[in-house]
Amino acid sequence: MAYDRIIFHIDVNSAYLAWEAVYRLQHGETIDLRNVPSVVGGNPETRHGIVLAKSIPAKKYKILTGETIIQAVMKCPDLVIVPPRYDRYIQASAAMVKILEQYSPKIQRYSIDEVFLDYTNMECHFGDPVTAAHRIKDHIKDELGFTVNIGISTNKLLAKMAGDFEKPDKVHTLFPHEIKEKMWPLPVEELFMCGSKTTPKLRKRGIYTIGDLANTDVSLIRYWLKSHGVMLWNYAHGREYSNVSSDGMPMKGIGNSCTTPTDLKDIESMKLYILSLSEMVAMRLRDAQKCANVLCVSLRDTSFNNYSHQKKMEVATDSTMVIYNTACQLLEKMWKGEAIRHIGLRASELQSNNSYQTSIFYPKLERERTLDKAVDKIREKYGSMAIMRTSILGSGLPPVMGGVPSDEENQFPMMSSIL
DNA sequence: TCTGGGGTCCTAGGACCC
DNA sequence: TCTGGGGTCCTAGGACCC
Repeated sequence: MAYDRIIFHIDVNSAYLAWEAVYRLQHGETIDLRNVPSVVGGNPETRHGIVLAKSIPAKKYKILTGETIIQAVMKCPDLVIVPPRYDRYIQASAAMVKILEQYSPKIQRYSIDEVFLDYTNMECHFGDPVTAAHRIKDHIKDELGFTVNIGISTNKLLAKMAGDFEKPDKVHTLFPHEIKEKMWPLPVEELFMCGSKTTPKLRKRGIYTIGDLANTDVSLIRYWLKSHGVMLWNYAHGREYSNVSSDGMPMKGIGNSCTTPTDLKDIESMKLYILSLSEMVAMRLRDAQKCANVLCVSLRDTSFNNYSHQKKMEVATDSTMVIYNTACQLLEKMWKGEAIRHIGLRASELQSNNSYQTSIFYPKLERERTLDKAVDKIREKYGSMAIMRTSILGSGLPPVMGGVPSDEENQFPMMSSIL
């Protein structure tokens, strides 16, 4: 059958766990984490204790991604727990992308462990789609040591749904003529974008499978679930038309957040976290050559209520101190006195920083800008701990908080076969 | 019992203007 | 004095993804 587009979805099986296993095998470890009950997860003592990825043997104990380490250990007392090392996963992901680029010029990174590849008009090079997918899958396995699932169809939605069929190390198709047979019998919550809030709303109305959804009058769905429902209904019919876009989505916002090891009960300790987060967010903005117009502070209290306050600033900024001061104002306005377990800072409505015209009117800002640049250079050269504000010094907090791997995490040599 | 971090997009209400 | 809509911007919160 001839289709106008052929799309692959490549998905690493148990990504963090597989990458951790491969790294450890290459560095002299004898047991393969993938062959024992194991998880990649955080430390419960610092309240980061959730399962991020699990091995197939761990899955047999009914351990779930996202549940707490404590729950997981109760299900399997011999569970092996390893902490996440994001710097390694970024390298492994990049190595996989490099291989995929040999099979098509049109690829799109969807996440650290998922990639879309447009195989349209590539049959003359690598054969029919199923043959090519097997070749790609085995290429990755032979060269990098981990397995992937590849889903094949005519659009990204169906390719992604196909990739979620039987795992690991499998190739599946979900072409339009296969929707009724392969997709409609699945529970509706397995449809992409049908999450934990929408599923009970559909079930309440007698919609249990993707087929049930597809065969419900779309005007009813629209009435119940608005535009999100209409999108889901279209997905249930396999309709989705976005392109595999190599240049990706433009960055819309930059944010960092932190669950604190102990509850924060006073505004001064919250401001210390805000300072550390401001350093990170502002540094990332400057690195991306962006300025932000909107700043948003978010809090989570000990009952897991989340709330946020945001502010559109008069002038777009990438200055650490402007961001810090604005965030403090937001914090003071919103905090109602309850204990806080999580605090976040996000910058959005980004614009290019190349028209930075405020210096004439704000000479102080220009000095801040020079200082920010100097600090960035020192941190780039000597690491994030090399320079810190006196208020952070002695607080026990890292001077820059968020997704950057710490120097300690970077002390290991690189994965040779992956570079 | 304990519950991460980084994102995108949508909705709804209020303010303000014409 | 009392009454419209429509459009845009801003803010808060929620839903979903990996």
